[in-house]
This record gives sequence, C-alpha cells and structure tokens, in this order.
Amino acid sequence: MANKELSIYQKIRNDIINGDLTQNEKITESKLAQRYNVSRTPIREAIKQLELEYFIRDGYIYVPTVEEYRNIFEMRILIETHAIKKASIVFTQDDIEELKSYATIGDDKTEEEIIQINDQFHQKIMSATKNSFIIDTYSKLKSYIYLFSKTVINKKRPGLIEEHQKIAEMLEKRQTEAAIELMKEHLLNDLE
Amino acid sequence: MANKELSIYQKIRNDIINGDLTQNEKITESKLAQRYNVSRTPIREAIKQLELEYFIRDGYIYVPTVEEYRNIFEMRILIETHAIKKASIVFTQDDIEELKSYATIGDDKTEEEIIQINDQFHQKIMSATKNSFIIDTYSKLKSYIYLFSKTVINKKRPGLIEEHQKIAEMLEKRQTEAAIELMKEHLLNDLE
DNA sequence: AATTTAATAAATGTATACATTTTATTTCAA
DNA sequence: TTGAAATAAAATGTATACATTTATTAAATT
Repeated sequence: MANKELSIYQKIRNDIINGDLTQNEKITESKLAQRYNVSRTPIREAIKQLELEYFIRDGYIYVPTVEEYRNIFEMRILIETHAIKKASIVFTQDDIEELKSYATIGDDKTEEEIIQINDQFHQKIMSATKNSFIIDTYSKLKSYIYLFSKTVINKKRPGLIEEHQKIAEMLEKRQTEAAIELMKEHLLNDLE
Repeated sequence: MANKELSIYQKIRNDIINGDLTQNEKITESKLAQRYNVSRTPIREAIKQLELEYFIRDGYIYVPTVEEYRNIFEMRILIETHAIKKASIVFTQDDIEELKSYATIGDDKTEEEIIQINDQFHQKIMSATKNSFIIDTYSKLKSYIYLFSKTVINKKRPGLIEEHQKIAEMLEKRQTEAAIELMKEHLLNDLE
C-alpha cells in the first residue's frame, strides 16, 4: 500500500495540493533539490512538467485570480460540451450504461473514491471525441482543476451526482441540446 | 540580419521543418548533442518543448496520420469558432478594421510575409477570447500546423484571402452564425 | 534451428562542477 | 538621504562523469 516510489514530480505536486509548499515563497531549483534530497536535474524536469500543467508559473505556485478561474472553466466547458455533442451521436447503449454506472455512488465510498468515480464520468464523455489532442488538453486542465476538487470544491457538492445522472439520461434519449445545457450548468455550478 | 543566436530548440525545429532531420532515424540526445555541438542538457530541454508541441513523439519526428490531421483540425475548428463567436460580440469597429487589414495582401509580398499576415488574421480573432488558456492551446496547435503551411499547404492556396475577407465582413455585420460557418469551411479547406 | 539466457552496448537518468546571468546588497559621490 | 556604480550572492544554464535502465547482440541449451 505504502507506495514508496513517488516521482519527484508527484511529490512536489502533492505538496502543492496539500499546501505544504507555500505560495509566497519563491521556488528555486536548489531549494527543492535540498528538500527532496535529489540533485537539481530531476527537479528541473518536474518543474517543467508542473509549469505545463499550470501549477507553477514564473517561479511561484500559481494561484489563479477569479478571472483566470473563469477562463479555465470557459475552456473546460468548450471542450466538454463538444464531447457531449459527439457522445450523443456515437455512444452505444453499452456506453450509456457504463456512463450511468459512474453516476451512481453508494454511501460506503470514501471521498477519494467519489472524486475518482466522478472523474471517470467526465473521462468517459471525453472519450467520445476519439481525439487524443482534445483529450490531452482536457487532461492538463483537469489535473489543474483537480487541485480544487481536493480542496475547495466537491466536498460532496450538493446535486453533483443528480446532475451527472440527468446528463446521462439526456444522452440516452439523444436529446443533445438538453445534454449540452445540463453539462454547461453542471460545470458552472462547479465553478460557483 | 543574420540572427546568429538561434536557440537549440529553434535550430532543431527548423531542421525538422526543412526536412534536414529525417523522420526515419531515431532521435537520441547524444546524437543531437553532437550535431549541434552542445551537451545533452540543453538538448533535453529542447526535446521536451518539441514533444509538447507535437513535433517529436517517442523519440521520432512525429508525422501524423491522416486521421490525426483531422483531429488536429477538429480541435482547431472548435477553438476558432468559439473565438469567432466571441469576436462578433466584443469586437469594436476598430478591431474589425484591423482584422480587415490582415485580409488584404498586395502582390509585392513574399511568401514568408503572406504566411505571417494570414497568421495575424487568425491571431487577432483568437485575441477576442481574452482567455490565455485558450490562446495558449491554440498557439501550440498552430506551431505545429505551421510546419505544413510552410511545406504542403498555403503556397497561395486559392481563395484563402477571399475567405478571410468574407469572415471579416460577416463579423462586421454581426452575422455570427454565418461567420462561424465561413470559418469552419475555411479551415476545412486548409485541411483539404 | 529456435528459444531462452547471458553479455554487451547504448540510451536515458542523476549528480556535480563550473559558467553565465540575474538579483540583491553595499559603497560612495552628489 | 538619494541614486548610481560596484560588489557580492544567488539562481539558472551548461558540460561532464557516473549510475541505472533498456535495447541489442552473442552464446548456449534444448
């Protein structure tokens, strides 16, 4: 269980998410190298990756402004509504069933599990695009949004599951426009 | 003029675009280090960047399949039509005039200049999103598509300028849907 | 001869030393 | 004091040596 072998990238990422790395302090390669007891080389790689995923910017942990949050979600909405459109065309009944299975959550689940199942829901919808470029972009956004689902949002946000179920229903009935609208609302609710 | 100081990244990128780096040969850090007469360290950085921009994948120059081209353009269409929608709302008459200026090209321009002006046209439209995340993503796609505008496509593709003009016109008249459709067609024409 | 195993080579990952650039601090003249 | 110049310090960029992993070739056994 004890997953001894986290990569440096993952360690830093965790520490950002958990707030162990304060956002006021300048991030330098040397300091991180000391902290994680490795040389600067692997730190470099990790920082590059984290910059790519919007976790770090200009040597500081990136905490977006409200306006930037909006931008992130605008992009997410753009991508996911596109995926919904595709899904309502290409999804088979089996796909819909699978989707539905990610929209039902028993009471016995841990918070971590709930987040994971919710993620599978969105991932399943994204898969409808069959477009690795789009899915890639989504993943990068998501990895960032994930930070917030672990902290602020999603501590069992009311209505979340129900919204997922409704979206799946509309897809089943092939009511594309309705599904799109629901997804938009759903994501805007996330944003608050 | 002689821009002596190209970065390693730019050098490799140029060599990929010009075909000086063959796509059949495996790309290794050591080989490139020798070729450009630097150590492996800066090569590493450059390769990472190029992987990010879809120029390199799994140690080879990435030559997408027809299907993957479609995917790239699907994404581009998604992003640019979104931008058009925004533009038709937020663009002032001044913006439109600027846009138009990128849709008129004299005969005296070199091919390089034409490509640049065309790029400004699209860039201007993208700016309407005022969303750095979306613009970033567009840039990455574009940098890749640029490879082809220099080679296959755009050797004065017939109709290109006219299509740009029409799009600008429709934006001026605030005929959003028409503008979107024109942009879609325009990009599909690029794809062929 | 074919398939597994061992040996070798090549590539990537990591650490470290040094060079260069950037940023912070001190010193000194107005 | 203030501001410019000089100096020191710190950070990033680069080269290189060594470690580890992965891929290739050779050897050996069935």
